[in-house]
Amino acid sequence: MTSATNTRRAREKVEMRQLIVDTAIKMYIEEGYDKLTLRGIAQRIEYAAGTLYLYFKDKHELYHAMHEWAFKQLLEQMERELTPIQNPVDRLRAMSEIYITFAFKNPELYDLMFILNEPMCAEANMDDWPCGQSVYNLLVETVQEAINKGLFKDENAQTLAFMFWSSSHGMISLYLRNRLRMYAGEDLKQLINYTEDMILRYFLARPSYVPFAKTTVAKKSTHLF
Amino acid sequence: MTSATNTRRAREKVEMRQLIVDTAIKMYIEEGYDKLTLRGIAQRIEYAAGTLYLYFKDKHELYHAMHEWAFKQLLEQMERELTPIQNPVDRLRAMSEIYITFAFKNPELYDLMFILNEPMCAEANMDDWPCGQSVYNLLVETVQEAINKGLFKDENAQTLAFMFWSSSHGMISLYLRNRLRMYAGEDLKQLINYTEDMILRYFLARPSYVPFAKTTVAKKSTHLF
DNA sequence: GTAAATAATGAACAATGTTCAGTATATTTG
DNA sequence: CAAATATACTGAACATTGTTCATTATTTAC
Repeated sequence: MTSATNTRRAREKVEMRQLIVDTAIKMYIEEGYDKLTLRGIAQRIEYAAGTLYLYFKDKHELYHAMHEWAFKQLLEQMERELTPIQNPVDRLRAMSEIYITFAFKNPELYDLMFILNEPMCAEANMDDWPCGQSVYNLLVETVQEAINKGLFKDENAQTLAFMFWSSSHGMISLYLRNRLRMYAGEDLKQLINYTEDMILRYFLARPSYVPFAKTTVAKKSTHLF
Repeated sequence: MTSATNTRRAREKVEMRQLIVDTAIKMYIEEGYDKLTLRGIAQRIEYAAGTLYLYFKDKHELYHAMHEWAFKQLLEQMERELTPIQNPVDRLRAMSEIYITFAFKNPELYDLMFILNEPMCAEANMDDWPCGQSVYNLLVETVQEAINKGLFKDENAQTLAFMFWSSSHGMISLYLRNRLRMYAGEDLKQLINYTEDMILRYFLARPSYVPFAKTTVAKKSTHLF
């Protein structure tokens, strides 16, 4: 076998894999989780369903690839929009805003990245999401920079990153999974942004940064749920 | 038809429903989400699979009943353990501790209550989980009491409740869905408890209450993921 | 041009949720 | 008690799903 053919074959394999992932993502967003079937994907790209198994071990592996694809989108957007921002606290706030907006604009992708079990099924997959890692590293590094510059109280960067991330995620995921019906009247995105600010402000060495308007829940509202 | 038979029939219907839910919960905990099948449940109670449809419209409705059952457990535990605690801030901290411990001890039930889509599928089901509502009310009332007694900064009770709840949920659900592998070395339950304290302390009128030991992430640990 | 290697097929399998005509059981009625 | 009626339950069937694999088509190498 010629080496030239080999490299072409490898490239074609990658392209075909990408075609499958792209198609799967498209259908996943359009039709939703329940309607995403291997037969459907195969039909859309005019292949037999069995062919997908030449490129993915099983449906979980496809989900894992979609998962990585989604993280790539978020990572690229963050790198694009965050690089110009010098002040680490401002950058942190912008990260938070991007994260939250991304979740509200792409709820299915957010689900894929942070909630669904499928992409994390195989033990091997659990520790292999480089783009996700990069996003996380971006967060930790920004926090670390803020600490180094004395803008935050001296805390451990990873611990702080954990708090920022998980608080955002908690609000978003409860909302996406329909557990916040009692806040139906609220502008939840606003409330989430406000909460994020509050947590961020808590860690500031001097409470200077107050970028977001506060959202209040109407005090008279009695019938929750 | 006699009225006496009617009431017995109604009772038997409820009992049968309960038997199905109990069995489903048992199998769900033992075998996990993926392995919970209607045929499996039916076989275990020695009925035909179709019989389940005489008691539940579909599998989603069964999930919704299981969901409510799980909330009943949490609610009962909370009512049992919280009633004796007078100080609303102490009670709030205890609530948080119960919530977190419950999640770590019953990860499948937590999933059912706060993450799975199934119990929330029908529009009607979304606003119908009384035990869940009671747990939520317990939280809001406790926060309100703390505010009334001047123990918290003056904030809206529902907004505060939202923050406490969602921050806990964020940490727990990221962990349960395998998104925190980079914190593998950490005692996550401890870290979650610490974070909860931090948030609670933030809202205290005077920072008096410091019940939990702080967990720090080893600063040298470099390879996240 | 033929043989070997690779890619793709499509039929088949087992398992799932769900439906429904038919059967058994329980209850009421005459 | 016996017939008629209402209720409870069955079990076979259906459509879909992920997955496998022997077979076929296509591409590459000699």
